[in-house]
Amino acid sequence: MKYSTSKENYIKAIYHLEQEDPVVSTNALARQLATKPASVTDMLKKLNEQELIHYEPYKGVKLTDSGNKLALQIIRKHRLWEFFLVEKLGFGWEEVHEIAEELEHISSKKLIDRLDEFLGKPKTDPHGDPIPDAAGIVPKIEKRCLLDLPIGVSADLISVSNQSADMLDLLRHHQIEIGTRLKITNRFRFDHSLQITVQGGPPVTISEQLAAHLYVAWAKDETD
Amino acid sequence: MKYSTSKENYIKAIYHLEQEDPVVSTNALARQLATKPASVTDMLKKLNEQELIHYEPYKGVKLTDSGNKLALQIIRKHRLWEFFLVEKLGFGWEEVHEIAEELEHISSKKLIDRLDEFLGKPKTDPHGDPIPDAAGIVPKIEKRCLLDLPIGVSADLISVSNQSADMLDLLRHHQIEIGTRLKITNRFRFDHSLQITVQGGPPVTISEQLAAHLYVAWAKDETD
DNA sequence: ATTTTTTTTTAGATTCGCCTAAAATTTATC
DNA sequence: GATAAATTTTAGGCGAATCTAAAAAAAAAT
Ligand SMILES: [Mn+2]
Ligand SMILES: [Mn+2]
Ligand SMILES: [Mn+2]
Ligand SMILES: [Mn+2]
Repeated sequence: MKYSTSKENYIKAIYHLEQEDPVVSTNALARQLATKPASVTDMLKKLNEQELIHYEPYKGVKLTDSGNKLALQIIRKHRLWEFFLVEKLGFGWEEVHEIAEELEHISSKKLIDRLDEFLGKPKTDPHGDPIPDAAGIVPKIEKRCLLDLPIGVSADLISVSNQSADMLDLLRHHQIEIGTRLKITNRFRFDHSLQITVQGGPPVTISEQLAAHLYVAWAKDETD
Repeated sequence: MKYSTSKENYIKAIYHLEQEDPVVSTNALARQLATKPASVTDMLKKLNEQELIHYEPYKGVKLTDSGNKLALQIIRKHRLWEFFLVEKLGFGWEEVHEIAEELEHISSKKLIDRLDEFLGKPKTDPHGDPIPDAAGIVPKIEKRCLLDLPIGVSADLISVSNQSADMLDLLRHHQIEIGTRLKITNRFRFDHSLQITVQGGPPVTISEQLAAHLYVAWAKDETD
């Protein structure tokens, strides 16, 4: 059960795309992996051979159970390494994705379980995404998009669904990070922008695009 | 300046073989890398193109300055990761080589410098081998083979030149590890075996083969 | 100085992951 | 329902890294 870096990247990409749409298209994969559709088709045939995916020409692709298991192992490694890089080595959360993209392919199972232990078995990575455990179980994290937060209700930032340097730069400008308490004080119909308070500070305005990538947790009956 | 894992493994192997013999043969490389001489010749041509080595057909191979620099960077990564695995994750020193063989190819320079910092800038890896610094300077470690230690002189084990599980198993059986104090109490002409004391304990006998792989440090004038 | 042996290189193939260009199929539009 | 557009697959090829078998060169032995 040892797969190439390339195959592992395909499996992980299919896993992520399945979250949006349960059947993944060749083009979507090509876009995600920055490769060409023809190359994707080639690879899908091989992954199908190895029973990591269900694939029929023109019909799109789905992970098999073993494909899913593999995807979760890779994601576990990715997120644990990201946590290590931020918590132990002091990297910024926008720098770690690229490095973890390499580290996630280190094969030793023992390594990753020891690392997990060393890090104190964290539940989420620096971007707030859940870390699957050794058995591949993903901790369920209750979160809703900031866009859906009612006015006047306080909530904590749990995760961000975009990790580009530009996006994280903007967050840093607003002094928002994972764990920061947010409250919507006003909504503007025209552009759907939001006025919010950050950590109880003065109100600031953020765009709908930004808010769409912020996920928060709040108790439903909690008023403040 | 980004090279494939395979090329990096060749460069590192050439570096190590150069320590024995300044001009490295195709066969020696094939043996070291567990590959075929024909494959080595192919690769030597490419490394020569990229000016990592000096290579002329039938004349053997040597690293260029940039090849040497690259080798030291890879060795630095390898040994820092080994240190991390033993000191932070609690691996045994016989388990780490294989994992480090993968980790040494992770490309981020910033990662390795942060790791170095995090580990407290160690001077040697778990096998006692020196760790090159960020500039590629290898700390000089004074050591001599245990075979050359005079009878009755105490010395500390500094490094081992063989890291096979079998060898480390034997060392563990004798309760010898890096830092252990050894003293030769007798030499036997017949098979060149040695009688030694370990950490001042009762005398035990070790073979010439084992002793040849043990390197110790002792002050020349130190009698005990 | 030949001959034999060993080492090294060349020739030709294979697998992997990728590409472009063209063909096939599906989906959308009139 | 025919036609146009988009998606997907096939065909053919390429570079990297490997291999086996054969040829060439160097080293060792007689
Ligand atoms: Mn990756
Ligand atoms: Mn992440
Ligand atoms: Mn390696
Ligand atoms: Mn080592």
